[in-house]
Amino acid sequence: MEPVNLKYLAKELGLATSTVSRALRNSHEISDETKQRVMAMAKKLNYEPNPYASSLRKQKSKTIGVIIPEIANNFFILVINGIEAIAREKNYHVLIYLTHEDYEREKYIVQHLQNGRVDGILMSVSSETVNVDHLMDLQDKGLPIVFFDRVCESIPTAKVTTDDYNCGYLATEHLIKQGCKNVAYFSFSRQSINSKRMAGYEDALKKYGIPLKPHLIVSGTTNDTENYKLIKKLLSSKQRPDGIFSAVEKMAVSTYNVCADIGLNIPNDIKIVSFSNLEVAPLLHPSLTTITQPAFDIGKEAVSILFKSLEKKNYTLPDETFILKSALVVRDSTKKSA
Amino acid sequence: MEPVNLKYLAKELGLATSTVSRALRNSHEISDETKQRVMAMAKKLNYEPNPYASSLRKQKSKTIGVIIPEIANNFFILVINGIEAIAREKNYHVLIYLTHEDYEREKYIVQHLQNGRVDGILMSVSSETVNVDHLMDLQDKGLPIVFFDRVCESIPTAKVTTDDYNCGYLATEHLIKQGCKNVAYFSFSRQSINSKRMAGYEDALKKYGIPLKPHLIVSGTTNDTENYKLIKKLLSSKQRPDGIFSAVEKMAVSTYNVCADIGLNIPNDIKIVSFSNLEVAPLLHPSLTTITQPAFDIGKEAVSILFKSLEKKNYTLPDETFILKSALVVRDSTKKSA
DNA sequence: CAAATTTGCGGAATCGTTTGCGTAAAAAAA
DNA sequence: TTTTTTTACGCAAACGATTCCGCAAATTTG
Repeated sequence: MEPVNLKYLAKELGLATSTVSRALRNSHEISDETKQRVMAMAKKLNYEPNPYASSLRKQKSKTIGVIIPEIANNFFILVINGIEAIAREKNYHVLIYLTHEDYEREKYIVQHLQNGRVDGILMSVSSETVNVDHLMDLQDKGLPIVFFDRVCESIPTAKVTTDDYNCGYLATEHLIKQGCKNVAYFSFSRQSINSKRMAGYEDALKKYGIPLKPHLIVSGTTNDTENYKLIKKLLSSKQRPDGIFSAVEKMAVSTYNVCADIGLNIPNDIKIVSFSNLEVAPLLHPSLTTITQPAFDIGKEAVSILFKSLEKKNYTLPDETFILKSALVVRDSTKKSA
Repeated sequence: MEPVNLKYLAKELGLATSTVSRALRNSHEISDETKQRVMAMAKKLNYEPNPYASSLRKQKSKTIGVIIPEIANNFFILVINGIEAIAREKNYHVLIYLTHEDYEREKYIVQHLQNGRVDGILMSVSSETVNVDHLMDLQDKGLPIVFFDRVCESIPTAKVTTDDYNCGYLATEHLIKQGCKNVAYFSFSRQSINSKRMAGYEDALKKYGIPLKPHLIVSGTTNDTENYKLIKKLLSSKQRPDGIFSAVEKMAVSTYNVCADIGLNIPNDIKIVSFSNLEVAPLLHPSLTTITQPAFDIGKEAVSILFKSLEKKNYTLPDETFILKSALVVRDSTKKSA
């Protein structure tokens, strides 16, 4: 079976491939009559241009790469939805890569994206990432990249985040105002990524004259079972906190499980507020007080910024951080004890 | 800045591009010594082969396309995770396309994937899809496709589903045994996709001598607000059901919201069981009885079947349905009233 | 030692599209 | 009417990697 490509179309029409190509791209150099003929034939033969030939020739892939730590996470899902909404409008394709919070995997992916497969990258770095040489390489190759949420301060490019410091402060303050004396901080890593949330936490404690207790700072992993154990150990101890500020949704869910299992009542025995985009947060038992990020908008914003770089030539992304506001949504998990 | 491609490598090494190409692919035609030299230089210059040139020449993209209705859905997320796990092992790339349950969008996507961009497709059809001509076209072009969950019976290819009929029966029977007399059925469309779940529902009713009441069959959409209104209307009416079997997670969540708002107690006033992969189902108030699909395994199974077709030549996918078992997990939302 | 084979590599075509350049014919300007 | 410009199209060279041939030199075989 003969493939339907430009050459074949041209032969059928008695034209040169260049003419057919131009006709399909609606070039002004081609007469309307010829355009009509070409379009008709293309439709009749169900012609679809080969994207790889086109990409090779034009040195453009019309594809953006999205690199995220994990996909089983409502925040990232909503971000992807935002990205997809814009990408679809612009007729761009979206390649998704998961690092699984693994630095080596991240390096591998980034390394193999420096070959023109994508025109630009949207990325939230893994919690393990400290060395950023692999990201520097991207910059050097001129591949535009926009970070979101988990950004890399040291790379001079556009970043989209929320007001993490402020939210960390507010969340902690909220717990204190609800009567907590021992507020714990849960997150993945102590790296730069969440450092702002933690800074807000620390400053709120300081403001209210509460000493920071290192044993109340818990760093989890991607492994739910391990997190469960870590949290269980803390909440079973004598020095257990009476309030938890979780910078990651996963840890809050694990905390709910632990509390159910060891018989701690939320919010009477312990209160909790978490960064989360869980849709069913209001339906949990008890409903979860959250810091909710505008995830969909973060995705749209990040990809829109990236498109500026893709559409204008000789435009380099500004080394600037765009901040969208998150919201503290108070629910029952931080209700004052009776 | 000169691009690092085969030609450049060849020039640096004083070899022909063909030799360099072969050396990098570890061809037996090249001496070990030359291979070493080439590899070393490639590493030194950080050479990355251009995927589009390679794809064009080899007529292979090492990419699979995943077409799903939506991504904000725990089931599809887990499926994607399963797909990614295998794709990563095989060094394949994953392009994700969302139909948003829109038939026209689905047609558009499928149409534009017939050009070699992907080597194979994994797909769960939109709830709107009735005409399957666009999928037939794929078959004709020889592009392998594997359906999962929402399958297209009429297309002769491999399909991966769960035991939908059986689960529909079990869920309905469970509600009846818990004391329900008026069991409603919630889903998206009445199309083939969920027809098996509904068939199980109908047969269970019949078995227990309960007449089927059309007003208890509710077809929702992707619009949560509309679903909320639909459900609210039903649950506020005189003829409201005392049990709900929801074939889609979204509708169950909306039902929880409705019940909270109009003051219906689950499970005393109304019981509910839903197809769902919600991780926090046990933490809801009350905890939700679910039919949980082995989503991750469905993804792995579907992509594994697809790979058989990608790796063996002249192998056409069997017109066969692979069935994985779902599990009914009983929780409080269907607890017998006191 | 001559003939046959293997080894190791280079030349050039190829995948399908795009695009710079060239050029007849038609149209406009002189 | 002649000259200039515009219109509409064809030719061929890219883009970068792969692979079919071809061919010396090295090796093995008879």
